[in-house]
Amino acid sequence: MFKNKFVQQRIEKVELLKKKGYNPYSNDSKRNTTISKYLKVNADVEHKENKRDEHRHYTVGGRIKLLRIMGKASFVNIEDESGTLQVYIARDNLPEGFYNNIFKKNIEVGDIVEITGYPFVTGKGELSLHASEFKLLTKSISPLPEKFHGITDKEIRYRKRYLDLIMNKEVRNTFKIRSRVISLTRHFFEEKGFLEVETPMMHPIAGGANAKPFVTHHNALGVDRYLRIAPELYLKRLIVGGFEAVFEINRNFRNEGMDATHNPEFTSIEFYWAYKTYKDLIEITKEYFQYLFEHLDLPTILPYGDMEVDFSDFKEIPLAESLTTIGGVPKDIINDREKIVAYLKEHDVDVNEKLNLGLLQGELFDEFVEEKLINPTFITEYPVELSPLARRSDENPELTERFELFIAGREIANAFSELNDPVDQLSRFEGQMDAKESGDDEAHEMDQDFVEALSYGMAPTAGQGIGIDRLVMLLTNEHSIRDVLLFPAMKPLSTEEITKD
RNA sequence: GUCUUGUUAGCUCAGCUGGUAGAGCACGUCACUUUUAAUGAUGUGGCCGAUGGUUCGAAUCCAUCACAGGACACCA
Repeated sequence: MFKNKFVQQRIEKVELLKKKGYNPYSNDSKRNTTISKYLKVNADVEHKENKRDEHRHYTVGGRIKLLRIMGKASFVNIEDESGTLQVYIARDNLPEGFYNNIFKKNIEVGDIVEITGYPFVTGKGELSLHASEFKLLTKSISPLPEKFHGITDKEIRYRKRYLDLIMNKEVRNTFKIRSRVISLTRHFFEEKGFLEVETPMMHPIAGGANAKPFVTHHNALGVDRYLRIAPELYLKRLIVGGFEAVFEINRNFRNEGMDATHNPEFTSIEFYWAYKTYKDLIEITKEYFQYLFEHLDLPTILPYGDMEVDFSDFKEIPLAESLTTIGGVPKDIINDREKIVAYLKEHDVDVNEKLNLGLLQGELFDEFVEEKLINPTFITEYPVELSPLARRSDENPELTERFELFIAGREIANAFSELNDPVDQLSRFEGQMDAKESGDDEAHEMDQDFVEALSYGMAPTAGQGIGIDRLVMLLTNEHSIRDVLLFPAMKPLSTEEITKD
């Protein structure tokens, strides 16, 4: 640690400052304004005589991002969370000896400083601060990355996110938007009368989705626990208990592959709404998007990569219909297992021939339709085999009252009228057990306690999950989930590399 | 998990078919009181991701490993 020669050099400066009786980690900040406020409040200075106002005094703080020393005067650009400010520092405006002995010798890019002075506009027309006091608050002993190119190495950016945030303004902005999205989501549902709840993250049975869980062990109880793959079954127990509108915004954990759209822990909102159906969910989803766009002040047409997504154009189409009209699959094969298998093989798709009709239709959808759904599209009427927790359609019991929302070729939300028939739910779980035995290791787990909860009666309810990470990707035009997660999952470095570091 | 590309100074990157390791920024020293990626001069800085192999000679060719990016597979 701290072997690097540049770090050594800076540590020496710290020692030197201490010897001179100057605290390099001072704790008595007198900051009385932020940079953006300073710039706003003093915008009128350029109309004043000599373009300055020596009667005003401000103390700002921030990190030095650029430093230009020109003999007896210098320009320093400092940055706080709100913005960047240029500061003019002249030898003769500071206490005797400070400029030459402290400032020029011991202050560097990366240091966090505090400066008091008055506003003025430079010859080149930039509103700046004319320093009369200068204080080092925190010495930075590791040098910052290059001032112009910043830091581009993705590995360093993810492993040392703080450096990424220091150097890349757009990154800070992305995470501000993420925070806004979560806050707005919370407000939207609260305003609709939903109650925010917290359900367990450690489950005795990993239920509510098809996914491999992380396993951990509870010592006191002597039992294994699973990090939750979805909160669904607990939220529905709350509906049984009499809460009529609940939501939870939190992490789910899935022990599966990682790629541009999958991180082992990810954030979703799930909400459940009693006395409503999936049709109501379509309406509230449209409203939710409208609310987000309004409050984030986004245009209704957003670029995403080389696509353009029109968020004023929500479409609704049943899955079977989408196979033919969007996927171009011949109409006469979509209800025939053998013909689907043949068709998939014809198109070089590896297919498990044992799959039932519903699952095969799902294959067709994944292969030929999904990526073509650019503008927001609700795909409805999923086969019952694909939806073990969804209510059957009254008109056609082979279908469920369900939709998935696709945007920019990607699934953003999943929703359905909830299955509340306990006997049907039990037999669906049993069906999943069979699927598990015949090799589908991601089939749902049996949850008898949940079935028992349903047996007391759950009001007709509609529920929905929205992937927050993917939603933020969409809104910020980011194409890797790692770019919307502050600390994405990374493999640990070897101990050798860590000690070297 | 498979394929593929990458890993060279604190950072951003050159380094071709093997022949003593380069630039810019940063840092040190000097000059400079309105610059803004300041400028000019000058200097320091490297186990070329790790380990083996081929070769008189390897940053460069080969193999294995580690980590990362991308694609695919898996995955609501």
